[in-house]
Amino acid sequence: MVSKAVVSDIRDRLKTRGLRITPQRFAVYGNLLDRTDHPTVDQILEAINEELPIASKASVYTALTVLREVGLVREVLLDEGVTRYDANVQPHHHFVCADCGAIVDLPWNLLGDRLDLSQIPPSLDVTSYELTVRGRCGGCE
Amino acid sequence: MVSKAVVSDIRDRLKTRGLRITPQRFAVYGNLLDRTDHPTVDQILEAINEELPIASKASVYTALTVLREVGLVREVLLDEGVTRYDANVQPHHHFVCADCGAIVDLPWNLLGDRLDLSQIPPSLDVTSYELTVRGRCGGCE
DNA sequence: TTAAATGCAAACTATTTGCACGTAA
DNA sequence: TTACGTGCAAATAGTTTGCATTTAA
Repeated sequence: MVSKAVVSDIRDRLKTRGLRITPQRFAVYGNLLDRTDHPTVDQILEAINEELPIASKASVYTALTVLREVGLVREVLLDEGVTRYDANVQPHHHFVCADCGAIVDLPWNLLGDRLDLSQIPPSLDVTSYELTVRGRCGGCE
Repeated sequence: MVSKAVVSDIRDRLKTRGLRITPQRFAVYGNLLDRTDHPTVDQILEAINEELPIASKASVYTALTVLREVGLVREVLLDEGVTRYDANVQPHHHFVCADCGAIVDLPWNLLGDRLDLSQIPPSLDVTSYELTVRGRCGGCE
């Protein structure tokens, strides 16, 4: 695992942001970089403890909190009462399968320049926006 | 209260969908129709019990569940770990204030049908989509 | 060496559920 | 009359927190 970004790359990203490189943080961030399925805390915990127990649930929570604070990770809240995490911090949209709950990243240019911001009340100061597309994924038809 | 939709109108909507008209259901749906701020369960509870206690929290939960099942109400999940409710079931987008958490409905034609679906993988069967716009609202600048 | 991070368990918050009682139709 | 709804309290699920112990730098 941890194939997408090299070990030293992950270490650099953490260090650059003033974070200590602990095995737990490394495992959490490495795992997130390695997958695109927007896992929950439990899924991350299961993945990184698969071979040998390395982190507690509380540590995964705090690692994710800190990673989010420094901008390496973002939360994805869709439906259900679970928070999902994503190491893709570039702007993008999401597709959510109504059946299995799978989440798929969609390209940012899906929207292009089609947004007509003039229709938003001027009293609202817009800083970002993103699309949530719902439907059924390939495996659920 | 319950000014937007007339009392008999609310009764009809509930009856049409096979729902018994209980004071609790009536109050919950009437309150939701009367506001556009996407309240939480606690806010609805507080509002309908303001003058005289009429419903328990559990009843508000079950009323909302049933109202959602028959399509009179929808859930709005943004951030924070709270579910908000909306009696506006027409397609529309949302603005969320990053400071105070206020939610404002945005018109559907902000985006309309101008989504470039060709960029979505054909294996994904799209049934709906909506935009979440973030920023700062008038009161929070 | 030491400030920062971990692990555990307890605390919290939001929501769901089981069941006896009440009530709309 | 009776199937459906309510209220309460207990149960769950997700997340946060306090604190003693460990550890990265």
